[in-house]
Amino acid sequence: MPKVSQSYLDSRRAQILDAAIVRFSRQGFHRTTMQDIVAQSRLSPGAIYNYFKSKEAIIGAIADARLTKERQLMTDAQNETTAADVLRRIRDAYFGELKDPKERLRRRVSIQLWAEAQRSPKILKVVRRSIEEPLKLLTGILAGAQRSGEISKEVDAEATARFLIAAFHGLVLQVEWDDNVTTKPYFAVLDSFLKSLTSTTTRKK
Amino acid sequence: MPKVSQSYLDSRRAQILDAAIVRFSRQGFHRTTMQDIVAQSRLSPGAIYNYFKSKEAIIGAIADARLTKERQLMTDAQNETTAADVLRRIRDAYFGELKDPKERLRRRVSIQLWAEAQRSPKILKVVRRSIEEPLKLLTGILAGAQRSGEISKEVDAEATARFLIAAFHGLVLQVEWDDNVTTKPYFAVLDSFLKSLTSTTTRKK
Amino acid sequence: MPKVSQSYLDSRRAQILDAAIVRFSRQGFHRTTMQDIVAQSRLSPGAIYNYFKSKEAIIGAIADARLTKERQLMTDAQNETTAADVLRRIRDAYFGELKDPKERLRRRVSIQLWAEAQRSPKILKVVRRSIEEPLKLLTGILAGAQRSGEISKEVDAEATARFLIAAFHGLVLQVEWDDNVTTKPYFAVLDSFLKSLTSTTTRKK
Amino acid sequence: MPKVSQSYLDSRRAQILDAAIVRFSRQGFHRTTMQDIVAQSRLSPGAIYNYFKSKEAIIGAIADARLTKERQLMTDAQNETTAADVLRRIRDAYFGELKDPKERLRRRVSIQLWAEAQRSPKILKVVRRSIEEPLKLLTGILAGAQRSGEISKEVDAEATARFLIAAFHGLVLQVEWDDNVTTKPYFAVLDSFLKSLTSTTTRKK
DNA sequence: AATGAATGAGATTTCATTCAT
DNA sequence: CATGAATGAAATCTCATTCAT
Repeated sequence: MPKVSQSYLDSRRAQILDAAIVRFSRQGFHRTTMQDIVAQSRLSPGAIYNYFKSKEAIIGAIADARLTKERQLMTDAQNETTAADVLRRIRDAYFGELKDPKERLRRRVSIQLWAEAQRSPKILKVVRRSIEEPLKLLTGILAGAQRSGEISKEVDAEATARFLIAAFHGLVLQVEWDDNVTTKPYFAVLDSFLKSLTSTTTRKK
Repeated sequence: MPKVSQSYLDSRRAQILDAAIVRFSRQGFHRTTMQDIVAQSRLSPGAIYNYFKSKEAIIGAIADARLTKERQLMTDAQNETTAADVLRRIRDAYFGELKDPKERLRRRVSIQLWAEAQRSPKILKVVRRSIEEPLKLLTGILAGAQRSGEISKEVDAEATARFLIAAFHGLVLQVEWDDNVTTKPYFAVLDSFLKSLTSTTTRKK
Repeated sequence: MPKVSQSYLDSRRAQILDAAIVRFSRQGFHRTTMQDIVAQSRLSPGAIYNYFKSKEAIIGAIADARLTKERQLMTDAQNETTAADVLRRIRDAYFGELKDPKERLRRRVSIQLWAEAQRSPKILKVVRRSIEEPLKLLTGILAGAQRSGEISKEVDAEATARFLIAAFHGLVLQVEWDDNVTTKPYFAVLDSFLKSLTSTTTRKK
Repeated sequence: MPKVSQSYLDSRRAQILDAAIVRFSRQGFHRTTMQDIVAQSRLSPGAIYNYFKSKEAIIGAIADARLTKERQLMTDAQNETTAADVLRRIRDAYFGELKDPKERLRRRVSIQLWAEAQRSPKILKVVRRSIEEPLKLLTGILAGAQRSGEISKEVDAEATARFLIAAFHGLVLQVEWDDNVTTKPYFAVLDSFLKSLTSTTTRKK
């Protein structure tokens, strides 16, 4: 095949990444062989290596794609007006997708990435960004809400943001481990936590 | 065939597990070769296979040890009298250790286990228990506190317990990714969340 | 299907061979990939396969070109009148070029060909000819010189011819391995060897 | 198999190198696969990699062994008293072996090494030494012979040594390419060349 | 004639595990 | 019980070559 369009190349690339996500989510990075990805993508080994220089690079590309997607999510959320709306929007964006099958696959791969970050500086960097950027955004939102009086000035904005993100990451694990876990009740707890941040409730004295 | 004491056997076993944890935490399960464990433990391949029938079995034993340890922690915590004390005790047990170097290694391995659970039913079982048991305990404590009036009846005990555990798991990740993350502020947020559960504050109306 | 001039085709062919020589001399035949030749020649894989049916064929064509060139050299030398002049002419033709950068590349490729001859009958044939033809020529010259009394009758013309060629091939290696090797002193030794062939000096008794 | 003797290890190592030489001499370095060496040595891939960390390392070890052997040859030759005897001894050592089948294999591999030196600095270093050391020795012998009056003071000792080595390397090629080439006549030419170096014959005036 | 993405056999190397000593 | 050399299946990646455009 001669010179082809960029969109053709892009779709091939996506084809490989999709295949890799399917297998990675099932078998993990290291139990997934390149042959598995070859079979899943219905391409040849050589074709795959035209797009990614190594298996590691495929993992890296998946990590990058996650980060890009989450960034978009964050950017979208910022269009909301009140802090409460922004928070709700982010919450829905993340939580809402937890049941989407394709998203489930990606979440599974994310957990793999958390593990992989321990031995790959490249992945660690991406994983770090994927927390630092939302953290900064959330902290900013909370700080803004404090300035506008929506939530108590006594709240530690950054620690609270960390807490929210942690609660989300932890939920990802629970959903992963137990199909019966539903988000609704969890959701309510989160809401009441957020409500507790309002000016009167959290005042220390 | 020499006959040696049980304590000798136990110490050899521990020696292997310690070596494995060191390497697993550094390189991950799959990048750690049996030779790495051999070198780290200063034993021979044959010796290791006398104690564990496979690499998988070593990983399993580490997972089991984690579970056992956390069970002990839970049991200990239950000796406290008030729900608040129990919660504080659990919180301290978990959080307090996050800075201990040896515990850090184990936490890193735990993250690996989360990933590994995706492809190993055996590990999945252990990982599930490691959440179900604390979940049951915490739920029980919260429910008890509701009965005694310590916290609001409107609180969903199980969802709240899940939330607490999720927040902890998420913190493990954050500490892992960023050395500068300290537990104290996080700790305060958790405290205020717990406080918000008391009868007056969370009452819906 | 476009029809182009023969000179266009020839120049493309030469472009490929030049590119191949550059890479082969640097990386050896087997470490040079067709992609390397593609990159060096600024053509495409398909284009190259229009001119040569395989990588092996490119190597073969290079070997052929060497042989053709050396034949020309030999033919040219034969125009000289005395045996001494013919020898001097051959000597200069070979030695003189040892410092020419492009010729250096070709010499390097020649050494590769010596190795390649061991496993390729095709190359072996070319390499053999590249020694048999000069050998025959030199032997003839020496025999002629014996008949004309220029050199001693006791000299074994063929063995001496072999010796001269061997000394040349060996010098190619030395120049290749050590940039500081100069031809002048070597040259003098060769001269005195040739002089020793004259009637009086080599007479056995 | 547990701890074994050093001689056992040495013989395994030799077994691998012997197998490699057989295949390398037949197929060349790059057409010889590790599987070929595995089959020839009747060992397993893993076993071979216990002794050599890569195919490259096997090639390197063969080069090293050649160098060591030639050093020994040189050292042995130096025990002779007169320069003529030393030269004769070296000549016989090298030439005499050209017909030995095992030595033939090694010579073939040497030619491969000449080619390989072009892309492997490691091999280049060994190949360089394999010429520098004999060169130094021969130059010394010739210089000594000049001091003792055995050969003419006008001779350029180093250039002559180079010439002798070149003539030998070139002969290796010729023997390789043509089974009918015998050393005896070549030998005689060499002798007469050496004789021509004696005081009277080469004196310029 | 040229392009260059795709092919897929095959190469090197790894590594969990075994078992003779 | 310990040793450590050996095993060999399997993994990643390469690269000469093809062929649709």
